[in-house]
Amino acid sequence: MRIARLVRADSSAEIAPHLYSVLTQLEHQPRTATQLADRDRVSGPAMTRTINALQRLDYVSRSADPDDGRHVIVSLTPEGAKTLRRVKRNRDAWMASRLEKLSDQELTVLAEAARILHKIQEE
Amino acid sequence: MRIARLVRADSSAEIAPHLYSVLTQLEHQPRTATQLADRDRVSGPAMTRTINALQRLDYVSRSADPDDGRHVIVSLTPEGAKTLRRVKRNRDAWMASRLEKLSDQELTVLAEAARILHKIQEE
DNA sequence: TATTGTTATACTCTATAACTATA
DNA sequence: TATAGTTATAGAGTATAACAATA
Repeated sequence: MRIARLVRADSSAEIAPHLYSVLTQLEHQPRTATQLADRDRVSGPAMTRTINALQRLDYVSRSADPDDGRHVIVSLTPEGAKTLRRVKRNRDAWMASRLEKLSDQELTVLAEAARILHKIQEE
Repeated sequence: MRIARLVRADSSAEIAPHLYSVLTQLEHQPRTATQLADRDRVSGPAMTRTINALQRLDYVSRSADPDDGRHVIVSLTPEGAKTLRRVKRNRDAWMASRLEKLSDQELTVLAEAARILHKIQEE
């Protein structure tokens, strides 16, 4: 948890956590406002505000769903995708600069631990 | 980071993160308002509000510093100490219920990983 | 009628600036 | 003068309730 806090503090300088969270949700496909709200465990109005903020930054765009007029489809813009890649790169760089000081054996332990934690998390 | 998020979401039901953070700072000794603000990287006024909230809950108390009249010394009350122990126990319980399903070898890997991450964090 | 999304309203957190008291 | 803490004010996040549009 301490490591998570350090990485978050480091990358929060660029974009607020709740904005970043939505960008990562949109990385591979567009989603509706309700899908985004549910996955972030946030209310509908809160997600409306967050989407507004991201739209003002030109990181996401809204479009209509041809199959269901009630839906608002939120997609990443090229600018949003670029920002997402940059923030991810910063997080990776933080970790990479520390990992390069470790031995191969220590790296193996961390990789194995990540696998175990992944298993724990899925239960 | 996913694990940290899960544990935090779980225990945030009981007490807000910024309140919990101050309680943990006071676990072993009292601190001044500025010390608390600096360690949480938060402004003075924000910390004043947080201390007010904790005081209303009877989790901390303010007292004067005999050596320096400008200081306000913040200490954990018995009620605050009790709450801190309970929240910690909940966090531990969340993790313990998952760890007990792991093999001895997997537990050893996690312990070793914790040691490595601790080393990374101190740099 | 139920669902999706937005607007209205209120609460809580945050910060900076201004103030009081003490060193 | 500088430091510790509080109060004043404003900005940004959250939630619930009420509403419009669509299914």
